[in-house]
Amino acid sequence: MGVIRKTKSVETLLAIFENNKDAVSAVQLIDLLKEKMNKTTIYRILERLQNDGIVHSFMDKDGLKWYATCHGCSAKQHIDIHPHFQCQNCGKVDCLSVDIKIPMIPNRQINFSQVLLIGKCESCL
Amino acid sequence: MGVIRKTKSVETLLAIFENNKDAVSAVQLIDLLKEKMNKTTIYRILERLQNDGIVHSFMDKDGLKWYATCHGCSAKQHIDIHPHFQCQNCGKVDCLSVDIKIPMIPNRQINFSQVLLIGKCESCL
DNA sequence: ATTACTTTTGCAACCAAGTTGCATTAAGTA
DNA sequence: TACTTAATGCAACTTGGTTGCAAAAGTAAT
Repeated sequence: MGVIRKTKSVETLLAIFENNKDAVSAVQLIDLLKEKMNKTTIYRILERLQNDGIVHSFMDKDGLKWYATCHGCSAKQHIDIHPHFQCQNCGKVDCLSVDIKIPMIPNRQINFSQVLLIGKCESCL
Repeated sequence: MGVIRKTKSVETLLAIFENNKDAVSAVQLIDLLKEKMNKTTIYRILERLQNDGIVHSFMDKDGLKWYATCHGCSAKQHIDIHPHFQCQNCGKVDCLSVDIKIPMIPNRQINFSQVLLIGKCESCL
């Protein structure tokens, strides 16, 4: 497990997550930062941030990867599990701070869950 | 909206879904049927079956597309919404017949949801 | 059956997201 | 300053899925 060095690229990405309550997709980041860093670098930094409990990732309705800031997570474990919402009109995704009850499933061990609610956001209604 | 013709390829796919309670991924189908039909054909038939309410599709934890038989759906609407379970060890996915309560979210219109529970299946425990 | 019409299929080429290998560069440390 | 190791850029690659188009196969009427 490599140590995370505070490189310019890492700072740049951290700044984006700090100023952003919504989730951000890898594709958006690659486009946003295409002048500043390579897409490989972006993917690799995101992976490190995730391993360190700083961000979490999830898949959207189209199978694209999104990232958002974690709250209360660490390298040891991700405890900040919550549903995400995606607007089927504009594609925007955000984290929802509601609690979803995951039922017990017989004969299976549930470790975590991905809940994606799909609909229309406020500005697309 | 084209009529679905009962071609050999369609029959083959329908037979697979009939004999299969679990979900099947597009990749699995392509591999399974690689001697019998083209992958383009598989994707197109799956799309038609979905439009007709015969199967439903969803994304797994890695962003791959999975399909499973619908119950009580039609071309008009998909009412068979339920969570799915994926084993993080063997990758198998199945449909769960439990009801998950989706909370009201202020200022948003929720149209449907994708719930994926991730853990270990019976044979991988 | 034959014809005419429309859907379906195969193929090849393509696209986009994400990954890998490797040489180079930049952090952290003594 | 020099050393060690992590981080980066680049190009090439992998993979899941899509598109355009000509050829083949369903379907229904004659």
